Parts: sequence; C-alpha cells; structure tokens
Amino acid sequence: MTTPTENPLADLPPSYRPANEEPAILERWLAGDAYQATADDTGDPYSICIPPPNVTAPLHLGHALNNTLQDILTRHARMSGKNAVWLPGTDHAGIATQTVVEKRVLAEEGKRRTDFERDAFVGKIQAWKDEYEATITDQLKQMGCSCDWDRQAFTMDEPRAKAVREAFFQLFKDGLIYRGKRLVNWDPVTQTALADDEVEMKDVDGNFYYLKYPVCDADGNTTGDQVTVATTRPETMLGDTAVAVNPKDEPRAKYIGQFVKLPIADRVIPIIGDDYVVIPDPDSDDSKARMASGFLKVTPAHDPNDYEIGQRHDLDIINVMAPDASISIDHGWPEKENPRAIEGLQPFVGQTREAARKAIVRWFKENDLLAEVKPYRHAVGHSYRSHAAIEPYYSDQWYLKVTDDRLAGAALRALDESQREASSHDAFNAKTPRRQDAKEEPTGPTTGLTFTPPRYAKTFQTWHENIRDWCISRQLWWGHRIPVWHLQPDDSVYTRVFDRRQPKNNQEYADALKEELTVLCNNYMSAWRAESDFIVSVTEDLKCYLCLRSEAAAGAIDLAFRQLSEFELKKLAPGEKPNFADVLPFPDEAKKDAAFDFIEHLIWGKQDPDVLDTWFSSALWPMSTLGWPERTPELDLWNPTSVLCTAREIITLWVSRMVMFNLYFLGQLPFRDVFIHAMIQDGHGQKMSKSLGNGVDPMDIIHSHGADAMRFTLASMTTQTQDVRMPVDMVDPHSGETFTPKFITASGGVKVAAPTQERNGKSMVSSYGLASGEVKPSDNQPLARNTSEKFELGQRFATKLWNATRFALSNLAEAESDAVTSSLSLADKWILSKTVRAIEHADKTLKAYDFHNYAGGLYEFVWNEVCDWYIESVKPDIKSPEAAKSRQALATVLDVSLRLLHPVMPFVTERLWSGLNAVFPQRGVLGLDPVECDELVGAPWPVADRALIDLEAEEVFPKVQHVVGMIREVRAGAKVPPREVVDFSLHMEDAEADRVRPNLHLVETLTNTKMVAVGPDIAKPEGAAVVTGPAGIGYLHVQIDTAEEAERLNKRKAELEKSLKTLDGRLSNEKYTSKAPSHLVQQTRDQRAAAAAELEEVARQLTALE
RNA sequence: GGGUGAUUAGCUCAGUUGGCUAGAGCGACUCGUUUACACCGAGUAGGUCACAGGUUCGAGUCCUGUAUCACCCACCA
Repeated sequence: MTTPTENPLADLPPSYRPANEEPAILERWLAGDAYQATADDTGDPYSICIPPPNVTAPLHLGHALNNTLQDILTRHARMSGKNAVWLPGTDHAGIATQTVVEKRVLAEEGKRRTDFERDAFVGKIQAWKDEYEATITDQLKQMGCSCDWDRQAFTMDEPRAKAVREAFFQLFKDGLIYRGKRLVNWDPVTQTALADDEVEMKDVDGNFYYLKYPVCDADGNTTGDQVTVATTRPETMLGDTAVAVNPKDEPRAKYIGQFVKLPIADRVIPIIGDDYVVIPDPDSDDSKARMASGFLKVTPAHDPNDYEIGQRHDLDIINVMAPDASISIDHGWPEKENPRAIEGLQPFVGQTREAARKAIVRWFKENDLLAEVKPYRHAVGHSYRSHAAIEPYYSDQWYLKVTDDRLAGAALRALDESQREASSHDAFNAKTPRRQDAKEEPTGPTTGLTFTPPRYAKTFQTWHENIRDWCISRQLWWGHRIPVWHLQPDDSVYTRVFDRRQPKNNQEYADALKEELTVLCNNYMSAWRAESDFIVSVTEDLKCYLCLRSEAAAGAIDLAFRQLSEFELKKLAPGEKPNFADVLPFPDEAKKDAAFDFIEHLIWGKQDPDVLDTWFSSALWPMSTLGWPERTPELDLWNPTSVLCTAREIITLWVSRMVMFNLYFLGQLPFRDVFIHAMIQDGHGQKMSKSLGNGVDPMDIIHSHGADAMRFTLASMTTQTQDVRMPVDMVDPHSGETFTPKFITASGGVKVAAPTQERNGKSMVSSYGLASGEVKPSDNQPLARNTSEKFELGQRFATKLWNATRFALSNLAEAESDAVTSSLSLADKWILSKTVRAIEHADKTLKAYDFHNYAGGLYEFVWNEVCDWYIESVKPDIKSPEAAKSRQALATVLDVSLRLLHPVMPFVTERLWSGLNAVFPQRGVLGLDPVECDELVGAPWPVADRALIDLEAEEVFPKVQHVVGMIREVRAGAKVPPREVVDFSLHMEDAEADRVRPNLHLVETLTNTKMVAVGPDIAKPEGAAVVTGPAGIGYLHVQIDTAEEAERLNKRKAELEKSLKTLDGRLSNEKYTSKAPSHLVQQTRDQRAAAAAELEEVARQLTALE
C-alpha cells in the first residue's frame, strides 16, 4: 500500500552530511530511553560490561574499535528480542591517574603531591576524574554506543567501594590475603610497589664490572687472597651479605667456608656454596657463562635471585637505599655502630643509584680492586607508568594468595577442554571446594571459558600455571584505601597472653594473641551490635591487624579511638578508668564495660595508608556493576555476562582476575566467551598512544567522516589474525588540506618530519608551531584535527546507502497505486533470495564474532547486489503499475538492509528508516514480513523463510550477468559511446536460450543494447564484433576495427589455451581422476568442455577475420 | 632465553576443514556526468602467495628448516 505523503524527500537532503543528522538522532534515542533495560523484562538475558576506560585521558581509536564491537553485539542482541544491557563505566586507574594529575599540578602550580594534605590532593584527582569521565561519556554517546546510561558506574564510587570492601574482607577472612615482607618491584619515581605485570622489560646497554673482594678469616683478618665477583650493579655491593660459589665448580669450591671482607662497608661476609651460581665457560652459548667469574655477590635486599639465595642460607637482608633509590643507611642498615663503615660510606650516602654506581666503580679503581669492565646489553625492568628502572626493594606489602587452588586452580579448570593444552598442572586433578559461607548454589557455568581467537587460551593457561602471589597494595593516594587497621595492644595484653598460654614458639604466640584480641574486639563490636564484622590477624612477628567489613564498623571503632585520644588514656593512672559513658552511648549498655576493656588495652593504629591495586576493583567489575554484594535481580539475571570484548594486552591483568573473583565469590564464571580483538597501530606499525602523539581522537573522525563511517571502517578492518594499521593524517584547520606528519620514536621524544606538502615554501607543520626535529610530546598537541583516509571506506558506503534509499523512496513515493496485478520478476526473485542469504550471513558472522565478514558481507550485498545489479535492473520500470510487486520487493530489501546494518551504522540507518516509514509503511513480501516499528533502534532483527531462496533465480540471473559482462567488455573495448543503443544478437543453445529469453530486457537495460535475435542458429552479421564467454557467443552490431578485434580474440584464445592445458593435465592424471572426489572431477570435465567449446568458436572467428 | 602472530597486487588487507584459472578496497590507466549517487558508473592493467625442502593426484592453505618484522612472557651476576 503506497501512501504518498506530502513530500517525504524534503527532509532527506540530496547529499548525506553526518554532522547534520547524527546529533538529532542521538537526542531522540537518549530521550526515548532506547538503551534502557530492566531486570524484570522477559526475554533471554544478554549483557556486556564495558572494559572501563581509564579516566586519565579522552578515548582514542582503540577504544572506538573496542566499543564499536560491543555496540554491534548489544544492538544486535536487543533487536533479536533479548533483554540486552550494556553496562557503562570508567576506571579510576590508580597510578596512571595520580601520575597525570601530579604532572599537571607540578606544571601549573609548581607544587608536588607531598605539598598537599592527602584529602586535598585526592580532591584534585577527583576533579580531573570528573572532567574526563564527562568527556569519555560524551565520546561514547557520540559514537552511538547504546549503553544503559542510567547504570553508569565508576570503579571508585560508593557501590563499587562497597563491593571492594566486601571482597577484601571475605578474602582476608578466608586467609587469602596476607602481609608479607618481600622484594617488590619498586618504582623510585612514583614511589610505589608495582605488580609483576606493571613492569616492562627493556634492553639497555650496561657493563659487567669485575670487583675484587679480599679474602679473610671469620674475624676479618685478610689472607692476601682475593676473589672477583661480576656484577652489572656495583652500587648494590654495599648490601652484600655473602659471596656464592657453585660447589661443583672445581677450582673455586675450595673457597666455600672462607670469608671476604666487603670493601667500604667493612663487613665480614661468608663465602657460601649454591647451585644457582653459573660456572664460567668462555666457550658457552650462554652469555652468562661467558661473562661469569664464578663468584656471585649476594645482595638479598636488591636482587630477587639473591633474595632466594639469602632465604636458603639464612643471610641478612641489608637495604642500602631510601625509597627514592638513593643510597641510604637509614632504611635497614644494621652496622651504624661500626665507625669505619660509616666513614667509608659517607661519600656515597644521598647519591642516586646512577651516581653511586660511578662513584663505587671509581672507588674500586682507585683502590686497585677493579679487575675489568666489559660492555653488556641486558633486559631491565621499567615502570610502565614512570618508565624509571625498577628497583627490587625489600618492603612490607599486602598480598593476595592467587596461587591458592580456589583462585588460580579454579580459573584453570574453567578453561574449556577444547582449548586446554596438555598439562600436568596439579589444578587439573583437583576440584574446587565450595566456599564455606557461600549462601546459595550457583546456577551459572563454572567451565567452558572460551577464547576467540582460540590461541589466546594459551596465554591464559600459561599465566595461571606460573602465577605468583599478587601484590595488591600500592603506596598511592588515589584508590580504594585498604580496609585494615593496624592494632597495637599494650604490654598488659602481651603479658597476659604469654602467662596464660605459655606459647612454645612465635606461631603459637601469634595464635594466642589473635584469640585474645578477637575477644576484645568482639566485646566492643557486640556492644555496637556489629558482630562478625571484623577479622583479627596476627603475623608471625606479632604485628596485629584488624580488617573491617563495613563502613559502619570502621566508624564505630574509629569513633572510640578518637575519643580515646581526647581522653589521653595514657596519662591516666593504672587501673583508673575514664568515664566514656557520656561520649560513647553504646547501643548495648550491658556490654559497655567489656567494650571499654578493648579501648583500654589497644592503642589505636591508623588505617593502612596504602590503597589497593587498580585491578582489584576492576576484577570485581562484572559483579559490582550489577549490585554485588547485594543479591540484586540484576545480578541474578545478567551475571554471567554474555561476552567480554577486549584487547589482548589485559588478558592477564584483567580477564584472569575477573574469572578468579567471579568464580570465588559467586561460584560461576563472569562470562564464557572472551573475544580478543585487534589492536590499532599507526601507519608505521607503532602502538597508538597519547604520549607518542599518534593517538587519534574519535571525535576528529566523527567530525570528518561521521560516526557510522568510523564504526563501519573499524569493524571491517578487524580480522582475527592481524593488528590494524591506521595511517594518521592531519587536516590543516585553515585550508582544509590534508598532510601526513611522521612520528618516529626517539628516546621518549617524537620527531615530526617535514610535511608531505609545502605551501609557499613554508612548512605547514611549522605553521602550527611544530618545528622539524625533536619536540616534546606535550608540544605536539595538534591544533589540527587528525584524520585518516581509511575512513573513506565507511563514508562512501554510508553515502551509497543514503543515495540508494533516496532513489527507492522517490520512486516508491511517486508510483501509481498497485491496482494492477503483477508478479515478481527474475531480478526481484534473485534479490530476495540474496537477501535471505545476507540475513543468514549476518547471523552466522555475528555469532562467531567475525565482524570483518559481517561488515564486508553487507557491503558486498548492498553495494554490488542491491545497487549495481538489482536497482539498475528495475530502474526503468519501477514506477509502472505492473511493477507493484517489484516496489514491494525493493522496499523489503531496503528494510532488511537497514535492519542488518543498524548494529554497525546506527545513525544513517535510523535516519533512512524514518524516511522509509513515511513513504512505504507497509512492506514485506511473502516469506519476509518484517514487523513494523517506528524506530529502528527498537525494531526486530529480520527473520527469513528459507523458502524464499530461489535456486532457479540464483542460476539464471548470473547468466544474465555473464551476458551483460560480455557485452560491456566489448562495448568498452570497441569504444561505443554509452548513449548509443546498439543491436545485439545472441547465439545460444536452445535450452539455455529458453531460460534467458524472458529476461532479455534486463540485458538491454543493463547494456543499452537492443536484442534483435536469440537462438541456436544466429549468424554473425557482417562486420559485427564478436563476444564470447561461458554464457555463449554474441554479436554486437557495430563496425569494429579488425586488428583490434583480432588482438582481443587472440588474447582470449591464449587464456583459453592456458586453462585448457591446466585442465587437460589434471584430467590426464589417472591418480587425480581416481582419487579426487567425483564432483570435482566432473566439475573439471565441465570446465574443460566449456573452455574447449569457446576456444573452438574463438578460433573459428579468428579464421573468419583473416 | 621461551612463546605467539605476520610475510599474498604499488598501498592496506581477505583467502574458513588442502580443490585457486589467487580476491577486495584504495591507488594507477581508459571511457562516461542518461533525473539515487563523481563520496558515482563501465572497463583495463597489476601477483613465482618471503625463501628452501617435504607430504599429496593436487599446497597460498599441512609439515620441517631459514630469513625478516611485530608483540607477549622471563629473576638486572
């Protein structure tokens, strides 16, 4: 039913300008709550948690890709009738955000973090966060991301903080969080510990220094002998506590048991035997064996291997550095009473690592103790944030025991069997026990974790098989404060415990102390009616910690101790009790005496100043965004989520930890599907990053090409094997011209090469204040917008779709009513059949996360099949009364195309949808009856009846295409003017001709010819051009140059002879005909027959020409 | 040191379990502005599928080795 409206095309402008259309569409979606989901809706649940972008900076193209893919999945799920939700949010990104704010504050105010109170500085970071969270949210909205914005989360907002406290508490209670004094990866610049995966290895040029140590006896009397140790880090020798030799090292093993007198530090240290030491071998393949001296200096406080050796041999651990990695005797130096040592050390104290290294080497040289220096290139860990060299540093940190089978083991077992590699790891023989206080049976899956592409399963597996405990504390201000308070019992508690329990060792002492403190705390807490909200932990060295579950509990205890300090309890006489009653009104008055006991015997320690590693809160994301620890309907419905879509760099940092936590706390996987997509690099294969200045703001691309173009291009570039290269250009804001800056990494700086174009002899780059040569990244904030020609693909496609729709709508609107009965033409049947296949292809590719082929398939369908063939076929007659069915088909094909494309190009399809609705509201053909819908965003996904697949049409239409192709080729070759209508006759076998004959008007339409004869006995008209091909032989009735004709025919002849030779060779091979599948052999025979027939004809025509 | 991926047209990339006479987009060249579209249409050229062996009737595809590039992991003597 065509119901022409007033002038529907008035609001579909002739050319497509995304910037003119997208904002209004976005407005309509947001106002109409198009993205919202509720937990009480029916429909299969579908959920995705956004990988929360860091609030450090605006999003770049990598995010655009990541979020485009998620939006495609979400919109597809929503259209497919699922109860789909996409949960948005951002990550506080502890160290990263704090670092950028520190830099800004230093640049703008000249102040350092330590010039502020903690709360004041956190306020500054909070302001930064607010700014960038708003920017990021706006970027996502403009990209068309259909997140449920009412559910936006932040990893540090109150609901997420609650989840973090709860998770920490439970892990603490279950004994999985412990305090340990270990070597950590210390970043001396940001002065915090880093996790193993926050350390980047870089090759650096260094030296091997060979230092001579005098041998002595146990009392320090030198024997005159010397041993030579080899080291890359001479400055750590101040902390040496042994020299090690391999016991199997024949010539050197005799030194074991002797001592050396450590120079400068004036310390007598033993020579010990340890297998770890590499035996020197100048001919070895191992560079270490070539460089080794056989004597290894052991510095347990400054080298992880030495630490291990130290543990084995019970060596002292002497830290010789301050937290800023300068040489210091105030952080664990044990020999301050040795005046000779102090005197020797004095020149080095306060020097940086680098300066101390030179100074120590100089000292050894001056004292004739430097044997040799050899250059050596080796890998050194650097902070991924400050890029400073990591210092192995001995300090107290909190650890999560991820090595526990309940965590790493469970994660390993979750991996789908089809993706597991053979492994003897213990975890595969174990079974995860149910957690003690898990309240309800989990209903979700615990196994079947599947990676796409599958190779990333190996990364996951290897990581968990070699996992080490996770250092979760960070010495930062921006993050979740660790919910642990340090407790200090007074002496009377220790005495009481010791007297009552008579502990035999430290462990027993610690256990007894823990019980005692638990009773004390319990009394206090129960007076506040807050039982079981705390856990007391006592380490082996009798340090006491109190972990609190809730803010309320923390508040209660904090209140008590604030009062405590006011009363200055210490000043009271022994046994004298202050009167708390007035200031501490306990809910349970009966227990208040016991509560006072608690206050009296504990000196309130402060809350741990450290914060948690950012990834701790990220690990809870699929739970915390859905309301955990509350048992919300959302959590029940949408956890496990449907898929995690991310880049490979955070498989270990994030994916692993989400899997472990979700399994641990909820007993089920956070998701079963993990889709790992490509990374976007710049045109030179370098990773895009803001610091390199090659990061592209998606808003620039939206500005130049439109959001749909960006999305479509990104999706179609994403294949499963390769990273995506995106050459970055810049647009001159004044002239609009594009030029290509070149970015070359050079020691953290960026080189801007001369631009490709120069105007008026003046470099365009320098007109932006960018000189050629080294510039600082911060100088490189482009005034010009970035762009990339890559996005023209999507832009052209959007325009094509726009124009095809305009054509259709103008004809549908102006057409007469469909009173005359009509039937579907060959072209109609063919395109409807292809439409069904397009639906199936989209379904299949989306299910497989094959975005490249989803986008590519629709591009092919719309551009080639619909536009180039179908529309061109129906064009001349589409308005006629007889073409009513064709119009129905055209509208339907357009309808389906818009639906299929909507997930990847939501804006333009939505815009065209309203045009289609206005012009042709009731569409659909038998077998494909799309449900009407006002807005495409809420429209159902098309479902096709396979009965609409028309094999006959799919066979005949290509024959028409063949004939058309033949004619066009000759027309172009013969330089026939396109407007000129030329007669054409087609020589074809009868059976074939019968099938093609009803559709000859198509050939006429598509080639601008007039078909004068078709049949088995068509003779060549005098002087006509010959057209040959698999479809038959035709004669184009034009006068043609004989030489050109012969040349063309000879060329074709050569092609045919070549293929005939190949085919004959195959067929004459008996092994082929006997072993290859019969249908292939038959196909070869058919091909041979066709080629032979055409060759014969070509040869005959050639003879005739001569 | 270990691992993963890549190497296909001038450029950027596809190529599913071996059947290929190797494809697409961009760029190049030739024609063309007939009321959807020059952000277009029609046509053409352009490839020893990195290299060397092997398996097979048949290899871009599987196996082995080599080279180059990228990324990840690894305790800095």
